[in-house]
Amino acid sequence: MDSEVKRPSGRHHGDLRRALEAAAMDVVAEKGLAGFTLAEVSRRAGVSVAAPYKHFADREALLATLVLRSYEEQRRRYRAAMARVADPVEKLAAFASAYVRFAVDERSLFELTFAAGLDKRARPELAEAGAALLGLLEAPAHAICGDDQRAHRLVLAVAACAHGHAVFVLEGVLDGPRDARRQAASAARVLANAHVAL
Amino acid sequence: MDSEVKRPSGRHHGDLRRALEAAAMDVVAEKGLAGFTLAEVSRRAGVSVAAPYKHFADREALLATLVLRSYEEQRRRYRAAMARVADPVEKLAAFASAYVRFAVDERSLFELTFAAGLDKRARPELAEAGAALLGLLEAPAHAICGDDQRAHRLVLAVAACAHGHAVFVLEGVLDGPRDARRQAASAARVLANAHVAL
DNA sequence: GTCTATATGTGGATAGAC
DNA sequence: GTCTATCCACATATAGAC
Repeated sequence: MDSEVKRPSGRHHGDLRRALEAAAMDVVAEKGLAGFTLAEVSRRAGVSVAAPYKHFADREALLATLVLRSYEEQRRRYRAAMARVADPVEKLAAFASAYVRFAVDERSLFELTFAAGLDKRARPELAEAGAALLGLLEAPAHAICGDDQRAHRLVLAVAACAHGHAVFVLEGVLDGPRDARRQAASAARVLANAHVAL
Repeated sequence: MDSEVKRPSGRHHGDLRRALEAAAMDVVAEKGLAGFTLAEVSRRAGVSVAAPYKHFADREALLATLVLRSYEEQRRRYRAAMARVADPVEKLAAFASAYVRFAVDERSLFELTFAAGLDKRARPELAEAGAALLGLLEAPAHAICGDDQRAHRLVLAVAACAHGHAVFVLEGVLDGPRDARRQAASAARVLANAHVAL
């Protein structure tokens, strides 16, 4: 609590690593991916530009943990949204709706996931976190389809469709966030009900 | 033809503007949006860094014309793909397939459209070009739906779904480009056939 | 662990010569 | 219309002091 008062020599308190992550999140949220620089993050955290290098190998390393945080947060939200309904088809629809909502509410965090340009083969933890998102859809899809391969196709179709709707809202192609969520959910239901044709 | 030989004083021939656009396309194709700088483009075109400013107000102005070119090229391709089939539902499916194909074949040009971060309200010609793409889908959608509002919802759903599939291939979530195209087309057919539920 | 200072690189943009 | 020269801002990253 009083860690801000005393400055032994260096200026920071116990957990600069976390403070940097938080500052980085703020920067990305405010200025987007392009505005994310270690220099800016350092300024926000109130430390010198050299300090981060004791906690992260380089700019990319910090960026990668941000992406991971975004995946975790998304998973948490989609999981919660899906838990509110019982029917498998409605779970998929709830996912689609929540997906669009996240994109709108946490735009930069959402874009980070796709635009960060990190090599996922070189960072298996990211690939895994991404796969975990789709994993949420497997159970309902399987309940709908029965067949494994068909279920997987349904998962991908629903997720892709949700993603498209999310991007279109952000681009201004789709009008209101509210309508966009409804339409994404409708599309998910349609795909689920016609899974045989996928 | 011999314009490269004589150098009156300045180094370039008749149409530096076009040469800059072409060079910029190459840069974006090779190094993506992040690699697009006026300095690099100038190097490619073989002129000094000051030269482009006689033809484009600034970096953004050149970028905007690239985005416009991307839209035009996309429109050309989708139009051609749709023209090859007669059935309205199949036209939508052909669009979805061509959309994914473009994303894969011309990745940087595709990403440019969405990631350039240009304000479309400030650049109406871009908004118009984007709308023209969706415009390709209006006629088939109307043939399927009859009702205007429903047709528009179908257009958006098909386009969003195609976009999602395109992004997922680029991300490596969907496996092969070939399967991805097929699945995008299938999803489009499903949405079209169930337009009543959208 | 954090700082200060610095090396190095890069890009955007303009002024003025030709 | 193009060049050369230059300014300015800014970022990444490291070395060495404390």
